[in-house]
Amino acid sequence: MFEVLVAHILEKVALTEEEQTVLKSFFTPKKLRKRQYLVQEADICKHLSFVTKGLLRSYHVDEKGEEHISMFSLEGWWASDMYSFFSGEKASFNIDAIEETEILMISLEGFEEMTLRIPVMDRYFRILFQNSLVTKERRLVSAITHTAEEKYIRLAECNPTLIQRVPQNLIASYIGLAPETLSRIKKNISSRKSS
Amino acid sequence: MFEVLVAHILEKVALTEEEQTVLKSFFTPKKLRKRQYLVQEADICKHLSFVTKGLLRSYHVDEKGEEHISMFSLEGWWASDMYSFFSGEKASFNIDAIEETEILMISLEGFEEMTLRIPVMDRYFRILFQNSLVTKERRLVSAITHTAEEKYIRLAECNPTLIQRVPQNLIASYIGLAPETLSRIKKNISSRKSS
DNA sequence: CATCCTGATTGACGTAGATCAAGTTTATTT
DNA sequence: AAATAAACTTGATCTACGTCAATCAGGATG
Repeated sequence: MFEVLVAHILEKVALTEEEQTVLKSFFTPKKLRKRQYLVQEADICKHLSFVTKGLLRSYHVDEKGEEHISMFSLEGWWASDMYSFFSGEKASFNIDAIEETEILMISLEGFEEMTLRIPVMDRYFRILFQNSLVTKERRLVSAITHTAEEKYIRLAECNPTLIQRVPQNLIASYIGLAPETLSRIKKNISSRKSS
Repeated sequence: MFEVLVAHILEKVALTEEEQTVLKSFFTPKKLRKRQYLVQEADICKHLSFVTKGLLRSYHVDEKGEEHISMFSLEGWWASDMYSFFSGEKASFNIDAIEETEILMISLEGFEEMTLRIPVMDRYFRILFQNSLVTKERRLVSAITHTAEEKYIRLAECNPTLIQRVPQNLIASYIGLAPETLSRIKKNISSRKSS
């Protein structure tokens, strides 16, 4: 489990053997079965979690009770309601497992102590957040400028794994479409291909 | 100029007097007049810029030639095509000045040297990016879940300064609406108020 | 003072995608 | 293997918002 985490961090910054050991000490492993919640809206999100295996979804429920998925976290990604985690306020997202999932969790106190004891971790997270920001920016542009079909095609190109592993209705929710619409879009695409 | 920058950083991390001096040495000031470009699509975005005065917009032009504003940068905010800046690839955003604007610019080499010489700057940017990520996440949720009217109302509540300083058609572009639609929405809102 | 130019408003009309509803297929659970 | 639930498809209809086009108001600019 821990190797996945360490390997992921080593891609961005260097850590001594000792730092690696210290780092690991801040994390606790946890297993989630399918459909199990990691964070529930209105709880406080006490942990930042690194996915070593499986797949999580973060989603928000609007006033009408509709779910809107804001992100998927595959192996090698982090998951958390960042606002809740860093501020200590109530979470506005739910996070649950789409597949059987294994994670490594760190608490806020742990996080803070970790960045003090291993300062390059600030750099690691600076780079991580910086990259996420670029990705999120792209999604925002896509959400506003592209048609439903374009959004789906882009996602399928950039993230083929997701399309394979995630049920179609969740993909629809992720790109902001009604499931029926996505179904029709896929039909169109494939009928166009075969002609 | 520099005081605005230093003050802004000191809100998040501590800097010694010496570090402050070193920090300043990495930045060069620049003035932009109204409508002047800071970054043009297809150029490489060579700088990360901190706005000390004025107002910038970052926008993306789609295949049909439509502009989509992705962010405004007021005093105290940063502006850049982050992807282009950090990767050295061509920019996909344009950035220009809505008002007369003064900025402080740092190059990528400067940025890298700065984080090595003043390691807490990694922490500063970690926190900055972390907060931006939360904000961007919120916008994404809003873009997908809210109606046109809700989007406008939220923006007006969270960011009244923007509404005052930015022409309405640019606000429309920012929330992903046709200018006509925003005009009608405002009319509805005010007619409802007066009834 | 006249003329641009940029931005805002209003109306008529079109369309992408949502919603509702029914039926079918595919997974889980027992 | 039966039972139940979740996921996907298809059709009919509705609506929020976009598009096009004309008009209007207020600053700049000559």
